[in-house]
Amino acid sequence: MINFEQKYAALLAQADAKTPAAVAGMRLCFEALALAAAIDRDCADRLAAHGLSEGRFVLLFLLAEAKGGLSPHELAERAGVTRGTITGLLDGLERAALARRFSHDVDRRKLTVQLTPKGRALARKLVAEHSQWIGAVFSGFTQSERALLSRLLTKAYLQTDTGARAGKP
Amino acid sequence: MINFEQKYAALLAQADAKTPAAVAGMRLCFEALALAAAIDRDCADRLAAHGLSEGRFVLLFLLAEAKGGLSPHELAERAGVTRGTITGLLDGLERAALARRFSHDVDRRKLTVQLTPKGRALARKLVAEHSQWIGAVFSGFTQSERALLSRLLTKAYLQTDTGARAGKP
DNA sequence: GCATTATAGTATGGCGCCATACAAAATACC
DNA sequence: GGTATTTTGTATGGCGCCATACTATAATGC
Repeated sequence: MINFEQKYAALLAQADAKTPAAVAGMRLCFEALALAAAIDRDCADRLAAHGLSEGRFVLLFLLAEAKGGLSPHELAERAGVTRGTITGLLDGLERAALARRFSHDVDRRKLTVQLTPKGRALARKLVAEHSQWIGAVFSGFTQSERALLSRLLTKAYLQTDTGARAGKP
Repeated sequence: MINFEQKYAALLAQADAKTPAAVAGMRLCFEALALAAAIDRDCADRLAAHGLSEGRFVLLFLLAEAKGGLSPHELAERAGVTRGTITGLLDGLERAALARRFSHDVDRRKLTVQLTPKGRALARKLVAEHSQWIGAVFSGFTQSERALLSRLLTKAYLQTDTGARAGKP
């Protein structure tokens, strides 16, 4: 059903010859990756139409809900990304006149980042649009299908090293 | 069960207030993304232990199964990546002495890339290891769970723009 | 046969991410 | 009060990816 990228198809063919026991799991794995890649890509395409990347959208959204503004290091924490990455994303948002950095007058190391009116307007518009669309991918699912899929995804997630680590740190 | 990254949690909270109908779908979406991210990350970690990235591993693997060597543009096609990207990946593989470029003597535009003995040995080792491990993520699943998950993933995939496009181009 | 077009590989610059290292400023410690 | 440590933001350089533009070479058309 899902057309795998050639690299995955090739890896599967190879595995089929050498490790047939693993093939069923590999197929599932690639299907999950294909779904995530499709979601990411759709996401990026939609944001690109507004001149935004995913990283910048996350900042826009985080800033929109924090009324007093946020510092770069708070943004890094909430976006799950390093402070260094934030610097670059903020540069982009400032270039696009969606946000501005203000220097903090009590602690002179700190900055406060706030959206411009333009940024606020865009955030309002996009957050709703985006949530709507993300939710729509699973709109054709029944309640029990959703519960089932969630259970299976979680079960697989906990099998990964990353998932197991996150489970009990 | 799955601990969402903060950015996703924040987006969910916001949506919960404004677009409650979309929340169930969003949750599922983020769960799928979390699983894929965990798989990717595990993958990257394992390859990094051998000084490889995912992109380089794909080339290693493609070269290992094509005995006569491949040209950069064939590699690009099979890896699902542009020729420009291949140039960089090959530079890395050559630096690590895993592959070499040979000039084609009939068509002087062309190159032929081949693995070194070191590259061949590493490929042999890693392909098996990797397939094994990827398959293991779903090893705790019964046959019917696998079929069910596959069906649900495919159903969601076809709802995405990317998936729908790939379905019938 | 020579001009046009297509193909192959690369260079360049952008994005988002990371790790590392740094300067400035604030805080902690004695 | 003055040194040591921590915190903050940024710079730098690497990775993998893309799009675009360029050079060399081949193939095609007339």
